[in-house]
Amino acid sequence: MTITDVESRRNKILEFIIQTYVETAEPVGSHEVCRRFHLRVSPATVRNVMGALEDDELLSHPHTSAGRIPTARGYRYYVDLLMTPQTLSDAELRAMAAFSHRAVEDPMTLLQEAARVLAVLTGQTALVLAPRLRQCTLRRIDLILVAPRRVLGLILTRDGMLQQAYLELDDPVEADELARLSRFLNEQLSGQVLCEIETRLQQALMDATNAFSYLYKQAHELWVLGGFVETAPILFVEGVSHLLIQPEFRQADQHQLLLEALELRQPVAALLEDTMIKGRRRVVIGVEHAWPGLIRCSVVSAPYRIGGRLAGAVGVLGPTRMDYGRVTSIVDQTSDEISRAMGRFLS
Amino acid sequence: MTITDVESRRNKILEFIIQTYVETAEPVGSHEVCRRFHLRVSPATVRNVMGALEDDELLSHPHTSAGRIPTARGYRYYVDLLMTPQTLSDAELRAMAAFSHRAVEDPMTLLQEAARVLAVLTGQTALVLAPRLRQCTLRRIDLILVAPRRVLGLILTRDGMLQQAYLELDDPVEADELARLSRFLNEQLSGQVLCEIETRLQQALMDATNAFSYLYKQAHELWVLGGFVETAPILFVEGVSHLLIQPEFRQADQHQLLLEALELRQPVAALLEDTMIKGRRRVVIGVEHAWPGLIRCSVVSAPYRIGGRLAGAVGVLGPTRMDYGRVTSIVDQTSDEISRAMGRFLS
DNA sequence: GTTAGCACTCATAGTTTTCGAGTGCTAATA
DNA sequence: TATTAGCACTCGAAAACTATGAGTGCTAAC
Repeated sequence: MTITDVESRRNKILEFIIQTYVETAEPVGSHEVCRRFHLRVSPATVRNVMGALEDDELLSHPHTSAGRIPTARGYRYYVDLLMTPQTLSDAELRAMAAFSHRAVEDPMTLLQEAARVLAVLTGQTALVLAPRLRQCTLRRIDLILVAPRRVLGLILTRDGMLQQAYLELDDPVEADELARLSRFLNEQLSGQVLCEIETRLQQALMDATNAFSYLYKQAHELWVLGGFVETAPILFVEGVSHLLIQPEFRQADQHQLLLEALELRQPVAALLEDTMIKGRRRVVIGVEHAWPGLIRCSVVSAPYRIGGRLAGAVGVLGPTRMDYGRVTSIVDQTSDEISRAMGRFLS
Repeated sequence: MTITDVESRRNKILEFIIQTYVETAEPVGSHEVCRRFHLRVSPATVRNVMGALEDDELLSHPHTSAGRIPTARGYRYYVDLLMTPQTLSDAELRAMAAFSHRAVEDPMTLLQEAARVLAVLTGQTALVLAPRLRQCTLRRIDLILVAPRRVLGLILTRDGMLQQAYLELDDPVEADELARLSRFLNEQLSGQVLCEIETRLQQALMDATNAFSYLYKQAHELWVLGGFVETAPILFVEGVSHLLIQPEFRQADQHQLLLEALELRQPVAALLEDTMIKGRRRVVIGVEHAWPGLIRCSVVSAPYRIGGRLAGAVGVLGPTRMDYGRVTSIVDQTSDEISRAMGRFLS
């Protein structure tokens, strides 16, 4: 038997153990491999292979008299080298396409709906990170006089994000002065990326001739007051109940840290933002997580685009014992679907 | 000993049992009542009283050799007749006042922040129902031409709620035609309650002279297309992790139904909306809930007002074994704080 | 290189035992 | 009549113990 044959059998056995464990959540023994997997070898041979896989830290032993379970390293190997994304059924594809038709009204509802569908289809917890406002391009800004010294600022971005902020002014302002300022802001700022606007205004203020410097000063003050750039990330989380009934989360003490990570939002949002920046689908497995509450979990995440720009990310959070092949396909598909659907709000 | 004395001792003992059980989550025995509660009677006497309370179904027996625990009826009696709302410490009051100062930018962030503070202060799950859009009064409507046949409709209400909808038109529309329509809509509709607008437009369309009927027709079509009235309730939920570490939710199978109720949102939103309509704080205990997933829980909820109008509600969800005195005070206080803070966005 | 055979391990489930907190009842007491 | 001490009784929880058997690693034979 050649080296490649041995290698190939080793991989097949690893793959089968992972698939069986994903299905049953029970350690997999050598007998079971032989019984359900029609490889023409005996349990003893399988045991030898398993021993080798354990030496390579791809499998582990809960205790002497139990079968094997995959290690994080084992899942990593499987995801990177063995797994084939599962082809999705027509019904599933249709379910995914449907959310974008249902929720036509606005981008946020669409993203939330996407998260719902993703949670149902995977049976896991779905995550969707909305586009960060600060990276969006300004389309239009409205200033509405609410009271003599109170202004409502409305920001609309090219990709349809909407943000409001109430501004408390030191001095009263006239309606037409505000209208002038509003026109000025729109002329100067529309088409610019939100997080660059402050420095641009500051720069412009310094460069400006006297005639304009007052307007720039006002504009800069208003902009800073609005704090449009410091908004917290918006993260939709759906299907947490699915996660907690998994056998690995039976003990309630496991829940605490995990739910905290989801409630704080920051840990998960940071993960998805990383995926967005990397610009490609990725799988983070167990101990690879930066946040301690997530070490028993894996996250499959992929970025989505709006008009070609990397805008946000979508993900699935589940136990490390997860059907990566299936989840990967669904996440990819959802990401495409969101990219397509969000284009509708673009202008 | 007069009847009132007996009655009063009975109430005191019930009150003490409930308070102790809330604290320890363990059935309370007659000895413990005597030891920690300096009533000058013997355990035997307390046992007699406990027997009577059990006959009245205010207490129950998990098994023969255990102490007593309150029934839902017992909690109800306690909440209605015995409980005194707890006075809050200065630090707590300050924490509550703080959220409204921190989150000045917009109403939604404020409500979410309120939920966070409420979750931390009570150590339970906090709920905040945002004002239902359909009951808000229109302040301003903007129509923005995004593409020849696509319009972005922006709705701003008197109490600062913002809603967007992308409208797909059958025929292309000119920018100035849209501007005219927008002016018309603002003139006709601002100051009206959103859910009444459709019928008003329909009525106006029928009454209108020919000169106006075209505008009304367009307005009506646009309004229906936007679907501003059919938006789902917005519910902020914070602190779910607190709930699941309670001893009564140790078994993971209890979680499932409960989390589902929170994820569906509708069951909880309906509860809070009821509270809003009733217009006063109320406590719903265990089996009194309409939704089966909530029968092991209680909800203390209170409405809040914006400019005097009942607008939404705030609540705390916890196990029936909950410190009602404390939670009640905090919910009342939060409701006041929200009422005050939301006024800031009013115009 | 593969496999049958076998002794060994050890978590799980089931059983039994013990323990003690708490009760309800009865009879004595104030 | 209300209260209380005394006491037998109950029954869940925890501990101790005992199979059971799935699964292993090793060795020797094929």
